Amino acid sequence: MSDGRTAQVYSGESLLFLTDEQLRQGIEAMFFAYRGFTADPDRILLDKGYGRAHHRAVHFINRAPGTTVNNLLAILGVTKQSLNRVLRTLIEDGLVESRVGTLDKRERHLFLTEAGQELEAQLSDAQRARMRAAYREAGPEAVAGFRQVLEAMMDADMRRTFAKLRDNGQ
Amino acid sequence: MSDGRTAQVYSGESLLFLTDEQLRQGIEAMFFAYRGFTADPDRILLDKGYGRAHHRAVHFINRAPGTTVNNLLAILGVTKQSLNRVLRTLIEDGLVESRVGTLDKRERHLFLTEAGQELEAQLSDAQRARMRAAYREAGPEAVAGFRQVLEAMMDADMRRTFAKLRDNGQ
DNA sequence: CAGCTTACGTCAGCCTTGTTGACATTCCAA
DNA sequence: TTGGAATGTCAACAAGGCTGACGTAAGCTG
Repeated sequence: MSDGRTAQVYSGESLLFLTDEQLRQGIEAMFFAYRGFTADPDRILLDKGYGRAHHRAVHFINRAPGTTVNNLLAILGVTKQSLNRVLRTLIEDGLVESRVGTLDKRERHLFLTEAGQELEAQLSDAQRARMRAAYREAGPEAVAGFRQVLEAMMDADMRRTFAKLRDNGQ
Repeated sequence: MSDGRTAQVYSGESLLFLTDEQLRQGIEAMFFAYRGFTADPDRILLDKGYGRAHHRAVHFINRAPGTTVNNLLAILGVTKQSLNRVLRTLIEDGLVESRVGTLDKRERHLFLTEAGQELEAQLSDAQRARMRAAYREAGPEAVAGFRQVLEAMMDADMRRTFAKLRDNGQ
């Protein structure tokens, strides 16, 4: 595959020639953009003694309040031991509340406390601010394309998870 | 900022209303897409006993053969100790060659050996295949937008680095 | 009811990859 | 010749992944 330097792709009305060089630029763009994407929350987390793993947990608990540990596990794609370590500190620090399920008492339902919601808002605001600036700079058509390519880059099961969260939110 | 649920943004010809919900969907799309983005190389690296850090080093050495350690440091944004550990194993394993500089003998210039180029090609092929599929699915206009938003998401210094690599390549 | 499965937590240990700090070497340049 | 820059290396540590094993409580099923 690395022998063929270009791939011809028909899409919509126009022919798209994708050279390895163009694809590599896309790859590098993802790499650098992801750094920017995480930079602002990372700074905030650092002086609170948390890491990216805490951010992810807080984000998705906020996104789907009352979610179970198992569900969160599936979304984050890590082991329960990994998640538990993070979750334990968040609960100890009073940012997350874990309630035993009423229907199924084996399950723990996770909620952000007020303090947890505050942290989430702080992280979220920073990340959204960068996102908003990027969206503004690139323009509405670019944003639509951005979303399309990202979704097409996901594995099938991630796409389902993403869609579920999206439809859940609105 | 988290009180205001929408931000009005004028861009080009049309008004773009960016709700927090829309921005959050973009954030989650980045999260899930990045997982997909790294999944294929990660699998290949795993059974060779390497990690993502090795991939990054190999990628950028291939991209700019003869680059110095300091230059690579700037691109990757890690400490020299971190990079050195990775570089050492790659050199020991005969994937990377480190040549003392002729002009400035303090500098080490890094090159991929044949074996290094083979690994790079393998990783690159996998990552490009996913990229190509995503580009094809989303279409050419989407790709342009994708690239624009990603670039707008980078920090200023990353944008310079990215542009330099891009212009270097072509 | 007995027994299997599920959900969750936890302990122990390992790996990668990031960090800081300290120090040696080499070598260019003022 | 001396200071500073580029590089490498040692040590120690932390976050956050992982596996494996085990325990408990609860639900399900024959």
